[in-house]
Amino acid sequence: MKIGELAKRTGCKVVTVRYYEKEGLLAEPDRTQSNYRVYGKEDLERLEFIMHCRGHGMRLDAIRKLLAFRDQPQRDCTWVSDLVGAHIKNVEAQIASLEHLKGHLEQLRRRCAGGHSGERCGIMYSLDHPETCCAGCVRCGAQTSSGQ
Amino acid sequence: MKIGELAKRTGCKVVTVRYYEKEGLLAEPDRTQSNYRVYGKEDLERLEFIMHCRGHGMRLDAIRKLLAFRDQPQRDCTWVSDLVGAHIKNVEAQIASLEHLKGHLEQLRRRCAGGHSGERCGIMYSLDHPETCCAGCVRCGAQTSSGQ
DNA sequence: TATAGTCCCTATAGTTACTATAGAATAAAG
DNA sequence: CTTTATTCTATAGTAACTATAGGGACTATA
Repeated sequence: MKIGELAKRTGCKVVTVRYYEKEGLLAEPDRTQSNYRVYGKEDLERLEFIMHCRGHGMRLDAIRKLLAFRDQPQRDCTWVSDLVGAHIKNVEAQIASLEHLKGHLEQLRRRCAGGHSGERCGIMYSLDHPETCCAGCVRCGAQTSSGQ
Repeated sequence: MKIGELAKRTGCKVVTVRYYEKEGLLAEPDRTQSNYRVYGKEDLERLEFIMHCRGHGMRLDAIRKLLAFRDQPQRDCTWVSDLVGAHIKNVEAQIASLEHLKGHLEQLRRRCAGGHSGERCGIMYSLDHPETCCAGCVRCGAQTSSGQ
């Protein structure tokens, strides 16, 4: 199959397939006479594996390691479990950070629903005076920043 | 004050201050004879405003607009409230996505605690066979990807 | 057979919000 | 006076793509 079909079947974009090839996640495939990439079942499954990992929010360098392990699976798999565990911790930290952030944002929104000039906008006032907002927050003392 | 003190007082890095200047969030300050940047109270407050917004996970282009509004606050502030509201929605979506992801990752981790070869690793098997994992998930049918 | 539309190719630059590096000048401390 | 810290500019790197430019190849229709 050609790159367009591979892409459609995996839900990956064509440009992304080529990007993964450049990054060494996919091998360089055979080409037709007219220099078109040609893929087989193996490639399809490998890309599905990659997409599945990406769907789990894994980074390309982690996926690279998993692919290497997939190619040489006789080794001990303990690190795989560790990798997933570390990733879960990471995700949990992100969630906690975003929850915290959400609390602040809701507090902020409550300060003004719009409808008047900037001088009287409670949101603008609050943004301009962190002490009325974040300074009173224990968590913010240590680390305010988060998501995005 | 010079850039180092400004940075220390706001919790911003020196390089980031210069970056914000290049991005037009901070005005180009006066310079000493030896070409060092010199900042005043206004600059400090402006950078605090920026840091506070960043602490709320806002993007620089949103902060740019807020700063423009801060400089011309006679306009109607309704869009400020809208911006915060949209941002909250955004954060909520991120949280939902990460929660979902976390569920999958925990399911995945349960499939193997390590200690054997890759051929028998339940995690590797699951990653290789999305139908044993994500295909059965309603949410994943529409959109698996998320976080990071 | 001409042409219009779709697919494919390469190479390069842009995205976000910084971070890191190199090389040089100035200032502060001992 | 020397060492160390701070500042300066300019450029490149980060993650994972996305967009653009400019061109070749295949298919269907007129």
